[in-house]
Amino acid sequence: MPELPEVEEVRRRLSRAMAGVRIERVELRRQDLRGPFAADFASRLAGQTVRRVTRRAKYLLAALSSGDTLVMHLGMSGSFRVERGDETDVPGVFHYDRSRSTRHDHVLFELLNGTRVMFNDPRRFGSMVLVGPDELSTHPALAGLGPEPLSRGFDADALARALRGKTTTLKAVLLDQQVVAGLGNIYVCEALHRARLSPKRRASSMVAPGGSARPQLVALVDGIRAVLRKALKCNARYRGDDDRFDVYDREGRRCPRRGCPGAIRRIVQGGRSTYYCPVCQR
DNA sequence: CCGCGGGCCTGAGAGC
DNA sequence: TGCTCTCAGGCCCGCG
Repeated sequence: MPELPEVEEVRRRLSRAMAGVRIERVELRRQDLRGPFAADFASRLAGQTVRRVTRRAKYLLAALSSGDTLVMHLGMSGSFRVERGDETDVPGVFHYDRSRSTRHDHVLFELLNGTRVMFNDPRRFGSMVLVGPDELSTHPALAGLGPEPLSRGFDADALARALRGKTTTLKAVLLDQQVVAGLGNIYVCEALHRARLSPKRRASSMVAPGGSARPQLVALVDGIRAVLRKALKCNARYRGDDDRFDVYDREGRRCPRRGCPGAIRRIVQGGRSTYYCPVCQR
């Protein structure tokens, strides 16, 4: 499920559960997610206090008292479950809700305050790696990531520099995490619809011959920001509500833009579904 | 260097 | 009911 807004929501929950708390022990119930765990993964985490939980692109970063950072990715189907154990008659001993499916529970964090945090990931596209202080900035997963779309560093000029000379489509460049970090298939579709730009359009066509941003690039930046902000708000309020998208997974429905007579179409680009309105997106 | 297709996994849903 | 097929919100690799 996770693109930037959903990962950010997970970050908040994780932070509430883990920030300032010591990890008592870590249990690997499987030895592999996207790759195998390092042999000392669990032992290096035990006894560390989580300083803070931040996000970069779709990665979650837990900074630890040791100076290490736990870098986590949810892949397509990863999620965390936070269980606060109810204290039993015996002080310090807790029991937990066992009613949920635990089939794909892979990593368990037991915190000193009795809270358990479980990483569950059916498809196992997720990943977890412990990174030392010196390697963090050069770590392949994080090095080369583009600007955060909601930060100052992301504007029409920055985007113009990234798109200049690119022969691919707008859809493809916006999915490229080096161009802008955190968008996925859904929010790229949504942002392009909002900016009234065709996903099939050539990326370089957004840049004027001199290299400056065309006005539509400003609209694209605004569109990206708007759909992300809206999603961040929705996640916090409803969460799990369907119907929150204008075009994604709405093939055949009417274009929601006021006065637009178009219908949403689905095409395949780079092996993935794109949804857009061929009438108002050019 | 770049863009594309395939692979990694499992589960849900559609259609027969 | 049960089989088969397609598709899924991410990322990495190898090929041309």
